[in-house]
Amino acid sequence: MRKINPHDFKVARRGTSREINRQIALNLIRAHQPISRADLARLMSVRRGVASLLVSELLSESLIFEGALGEAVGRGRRPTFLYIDSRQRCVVGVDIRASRTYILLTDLMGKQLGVVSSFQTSRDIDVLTKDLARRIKQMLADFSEVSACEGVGVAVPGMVDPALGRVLHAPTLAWRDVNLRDPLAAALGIPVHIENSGKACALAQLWTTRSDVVASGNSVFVSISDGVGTGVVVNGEVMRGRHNTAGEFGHVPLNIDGPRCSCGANGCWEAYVSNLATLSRYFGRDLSEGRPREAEEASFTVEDLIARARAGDAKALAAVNSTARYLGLGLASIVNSVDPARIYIGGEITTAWSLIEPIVRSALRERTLTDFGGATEIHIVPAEEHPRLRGAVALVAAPAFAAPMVA
Amino acid sequence: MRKINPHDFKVARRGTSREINRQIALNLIRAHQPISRADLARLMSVRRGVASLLVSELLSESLIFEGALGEAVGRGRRPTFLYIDSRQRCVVGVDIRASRTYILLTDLMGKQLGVVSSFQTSRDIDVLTKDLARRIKQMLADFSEVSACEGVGVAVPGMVDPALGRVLHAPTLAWRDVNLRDPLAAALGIPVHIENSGKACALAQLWTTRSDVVASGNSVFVSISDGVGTGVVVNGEVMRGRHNTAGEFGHVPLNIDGPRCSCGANGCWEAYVSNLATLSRYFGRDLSEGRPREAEEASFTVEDLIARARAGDAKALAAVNSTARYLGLGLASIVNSVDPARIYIGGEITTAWSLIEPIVRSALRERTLTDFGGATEIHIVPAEEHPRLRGAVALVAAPAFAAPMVA
DNA sequence: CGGAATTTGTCTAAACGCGGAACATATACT
DNA sequence: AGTATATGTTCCGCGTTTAGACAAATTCCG
Repeated sequence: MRKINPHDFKVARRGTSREINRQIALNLIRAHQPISRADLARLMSVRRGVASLLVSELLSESLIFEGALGEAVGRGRRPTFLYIDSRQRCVVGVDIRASRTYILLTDLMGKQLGVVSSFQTSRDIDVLTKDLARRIKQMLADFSEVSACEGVGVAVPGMVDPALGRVLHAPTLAWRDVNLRDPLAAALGIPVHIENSGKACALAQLWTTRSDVVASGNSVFVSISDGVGTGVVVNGEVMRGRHNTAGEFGHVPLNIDGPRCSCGANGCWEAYVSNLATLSRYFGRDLSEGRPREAEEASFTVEDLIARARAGDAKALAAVNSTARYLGLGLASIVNSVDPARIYIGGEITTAWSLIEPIVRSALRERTLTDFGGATEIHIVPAEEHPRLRGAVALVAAPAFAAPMVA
Repeated sequence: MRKINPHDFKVARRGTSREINRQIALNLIRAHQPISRADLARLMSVRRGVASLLVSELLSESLIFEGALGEAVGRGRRPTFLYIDSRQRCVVGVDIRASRTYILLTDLMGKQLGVVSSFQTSRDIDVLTKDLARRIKQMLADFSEVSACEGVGVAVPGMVDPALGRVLHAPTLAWRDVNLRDPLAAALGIPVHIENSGKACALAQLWTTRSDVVASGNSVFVSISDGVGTGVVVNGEVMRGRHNTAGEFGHVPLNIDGPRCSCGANGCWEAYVSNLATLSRYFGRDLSEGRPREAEEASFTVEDLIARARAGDAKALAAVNSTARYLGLGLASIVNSVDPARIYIGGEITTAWSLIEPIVRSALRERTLTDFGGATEIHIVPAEEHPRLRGAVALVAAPAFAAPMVA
């Protein structure tokens, strides 16, 4: 039951019905491909004639294409199968991180086309824009088989206003109110979409999942690395909030008198479960930035820690288990406030999932209000799936499939 | 940008455009009444003919009525003003609380018609249903001028599945999986809608606010009394979650090692800011249920405490200020995760708002990530406005104005 | 091998609603 | 009294869904 905003609404025009049904058809083809016009009509409960007209419109825009004839199940004419046309259309995904920036070329459906390439991130926005433009052009030239690039999606670790194309604040990059989209778009001649990395990851999961329970309910993506990034999906839409800062569960406290967090407050979830927090726990002292580290500490990663924990290092195991417990306790806040159908977790710590799952689960149950809250589905997203890059790609691909704004 | 759920969608039919525009017209009349057909057409950017047809449909269903002719601004024919028809249609709101149950009769727009009546809440669901049915019938009989009662809305302190009409769990009433709706509806012969009280309050604020910044963004209602009830509105819709438990910010922790909460966990926000927590702080010992209290303690309320604080009792002031600080710290979690355009706060503690506002504000700023997050609008809802009862009423009135499900 | 049955995809006519313009009505200004 | 202007109604054109008929393609069966 949604309220119509009397200050910002969309009246239904003559073509609105068509627009709605066109998008439904497109999404059904996407979800069920290969599919015939007749099956599409059955799924939509419309006559075959309507489905045929919708399909011909989609064909003329080459959003879909007609493939080979399918096998008839019983007797009767064989159906012509329809597919989403992801041939020759490509998308570039960019993942800007504090240290390195990653680039990936995919087709419209997010299928990886090349290898992930990366280079060092320049904190100077002009230099970075030039670097990006040059490398993206090169990448597109290398893949001459793809003719048109639909756009570039950029995931940024920080606050982003996608409508304005500006990075409002990215602490790790020391950016404040920077226009990243327009210069890059101008340099490339291709549309550019930017978004906060947590929200982008949530978007990618939303558009790639086939689970209908996730599609109808809420879901949350939690990315745990240097910081904790989160994205929340409510009613099939990424939650933005008034200032594009919704979903920052990383800074919900576990203990307001707890350790100092990078955000300036104390005891944020991030201050307990970030990679640095886990390592600090292992080394027994605060490793936060600015403080001098010993050589061993500087190159030692969470993966190394997990390896030691698996090898039987009791101190390493204790540090990991401690993080696991705090992880579960923080997830409980997400469950109690959002009640998602599924939580996605990404980040280095997830490579230890088989070790930590029971601890996370029991900590989660400890603080959730209901039994089914404690049983909330948790889905690990391995680094190999490149969730941030896929999220960046989804920024470009998703709008073509989105529901039209109505009422 | 919303994703279409390929397993649950609504195809646009021949009448869908009309349905959409009808609801838009109805909402515009509601928001701008009195309004003429010509102005309505201008607001909707459609021709007057279309607006006229929509209006005549609404008139035939007597959702609106034609009032007196307005004054012409310049020259030309005088417009006929249209109004929402809230005459002769009434709604009953019911607020079930642990100790007492309150009933209110309003018109369709939520205007109070009678006085708020109340009686002791029976924990026996059958007895309570009978009590409610009898008193509601009596109340309707007393107001013979209203002919038709559109429905009864019931706000319940606990988990509710509105679709099934069941109370899944209400700890303070010791109810578990109870069907409250159907027996009451059967006894009254009127449709009954039930909902969690926090969500109902959020709904009421959504439907009564005229602020367009609230209408377009998220908003949160926080009700602080024995417990902390919350309701979250995202994109003009109350956030439900997978199991109807979304929005329970009362059990997000301030300190996981903090005081025991009624939910079984430690250090929930509720355990810091509920009335009992505030009083416990004043008396210097835990007053949670089950423990014996002294006579003075048992009858002493938060209002009394606030009165003493205002009168200069330093100990009372310290207790109130302490609650204020925790209140602000907890609100920060809401701001960081939901980024609402406005937060509504109800409950006894708000009678001290002039005292505590600076403390709440500074605590909020302490933990919010951005300056504008710390400046989030806070709106006090006084008890005289009966937010829970208005929420119950909104359950009945809102569906008639809601956007049609499309795509 | 040929006709019946069945399925797919296209086409046509009807129903319905928006888009645009003309028309009647009502009021104020000159 | 006549003109200008605004409101509300009516009529027709056009796009879209709805319903049904029809051609094409394929299998089944006599």
